[in-house]
Amino acid sequence: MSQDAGKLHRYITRKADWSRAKAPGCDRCPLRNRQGVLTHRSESGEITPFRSGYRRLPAKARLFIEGERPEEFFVVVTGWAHRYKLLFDGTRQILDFVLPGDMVGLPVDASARHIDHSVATITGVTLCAFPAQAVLRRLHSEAGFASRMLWIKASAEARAFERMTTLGRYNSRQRMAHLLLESFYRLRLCGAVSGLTCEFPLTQNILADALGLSTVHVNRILRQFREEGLATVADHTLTINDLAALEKLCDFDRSYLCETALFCDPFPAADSQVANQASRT
Amino acid sequence: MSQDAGKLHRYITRKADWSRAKAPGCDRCPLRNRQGVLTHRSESGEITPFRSGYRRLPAKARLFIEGERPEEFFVVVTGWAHRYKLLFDGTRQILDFVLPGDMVGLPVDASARHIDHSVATITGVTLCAFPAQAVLRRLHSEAGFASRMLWIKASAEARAFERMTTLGRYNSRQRMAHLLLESFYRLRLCGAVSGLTCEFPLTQNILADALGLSTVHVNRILRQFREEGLATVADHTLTINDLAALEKLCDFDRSYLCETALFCDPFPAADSQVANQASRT
DNA sequence: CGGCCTGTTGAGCCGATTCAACAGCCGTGG
DNA sequence: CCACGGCTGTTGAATCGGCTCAACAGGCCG
Repeated sequence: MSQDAGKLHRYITRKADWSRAKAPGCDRCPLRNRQGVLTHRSESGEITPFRSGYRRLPAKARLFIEGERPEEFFVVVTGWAHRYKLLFDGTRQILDFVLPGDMVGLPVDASARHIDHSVATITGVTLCAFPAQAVLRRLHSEAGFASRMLWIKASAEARAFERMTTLGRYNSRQRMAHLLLESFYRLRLCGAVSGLTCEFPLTQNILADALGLSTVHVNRILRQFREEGLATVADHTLTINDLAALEKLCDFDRSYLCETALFCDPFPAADSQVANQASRT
Repeated sequence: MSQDAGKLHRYITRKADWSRAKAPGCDRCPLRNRQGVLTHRSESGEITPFRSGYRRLPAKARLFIEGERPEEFFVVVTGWAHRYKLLFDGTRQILDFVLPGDMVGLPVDASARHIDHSVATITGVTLCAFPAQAVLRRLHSEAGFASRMLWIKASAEARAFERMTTLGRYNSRQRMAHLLLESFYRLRLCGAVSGLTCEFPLTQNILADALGLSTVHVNRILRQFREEGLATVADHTLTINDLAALEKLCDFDRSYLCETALFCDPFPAADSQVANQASRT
């Protein structure tokens, strides 16, 4: 909606210049060896790359604004982004973090074709782009493609339910523990974790807006965690100091993260395996 | 998971007896004339009803428990249910309310085939049942079916994002206003609203668990709303007394509810219309 | 009849907020 | 080049929204 464009997106400080970058072949995609990846092979027999190329965005740049009708659909190849909503008083609620392998730009419904939340980068980001119309068309013509997207959505919904639960019923320490663990395990699926340490570009302000807390309180909780030897967030790095204690604190069960799905095209053979696995039952 | 079965589902007081009921033909389905309904026609040419029949459940009966692998997939025809998670300390977070036309029982992922949350009835419920395996199989063979399910999931995700936002950033009055309005507009799509009044079977305890509040506080807010002439919840009935004021209170924008989708089979002709509309771009 | 669920109201408390001040860092512009 | 403003992180003090505990009334069901 156009009125949303008037909303103050104070967190976006850079212009999106959408610089184009040369994309490697899908067989050399950095995401290819990622655990949990589901790949896509065209059922209609095309070999021509479906994608329209790579895009590069700087940190704190706009990807989509709530109500927009995206022209392109993206898979994040490197970097962090976040989905969020801005309220009328300017506060922000972060809905989800977008990590390598996640997709952005699928509309809420096929006819209106707008998205219901905004997306902006946190770090610099490399994207694999696909024409939105071709994606929509393929959704309605290829069952394997549509059902894979369905499972991706279902796993995103599971994450949303988990977050809703922590927002509604957990205290601030439990919420923080849950978010740190979720991020850590998701990054591990990306192969971006070494031991119990990983890159962690989230500021305390961002953490606060994801957890429904104030920045000041996030600061105090992180200090507590540091002093108690639970976890350390400093210098854009997260270190889990006591995994068992953190998991116990928030009753963490990572089974809801089992499925991470990636959309990548074309990959011969992978598709039929997935289909077989599903219908074998 | 089996350990979840041990969790105390204190809110379930009735045994599920799953009494079977005679189902009318889909052409006489009470949901048929509902606004926003998307219907399903088999692409493989079968005319035999896909569904396995009607089921009836009493109030406060279990539908699914977190971790279970459903044998059947349901569309609610009449009555209210709720999706929820139980925490280790026995508290409950309600994730969503299930109204006529909504579906339950789709697993989080195709291979594990378990669902990530529990579902229980609130009122007595009539369900239209489908064999789970047939649904999964059809998802992987019919693009129209899979993509329709995708849009249903996408609209459910939009509702989840909206709820996350209110849980994270709204105060108790705004959350209550938002939930009342969302329920009201969803019921209106079901045709279950007359004027500014509708059936509303949610107890204060249920409202509290949906909004992340205490029952005591819900009581006080409802009293405030009554005294201020905003809305009245009493005798299982919701009356919106001042729609504009309520919407202003929580900055309500119902555009995220535009899409309500129903799965019903077989309905000749309806399917191709949907497909055309989508690919017309 | 008694027990349980639902709704209701009061009193006191605590977790998290708001407001405020300050230090370090970085990019920008004079 | 340095000065400045803005962002990030940090800490203290005061406030308040919503919670817990507690008590009680009405209705329904066994």
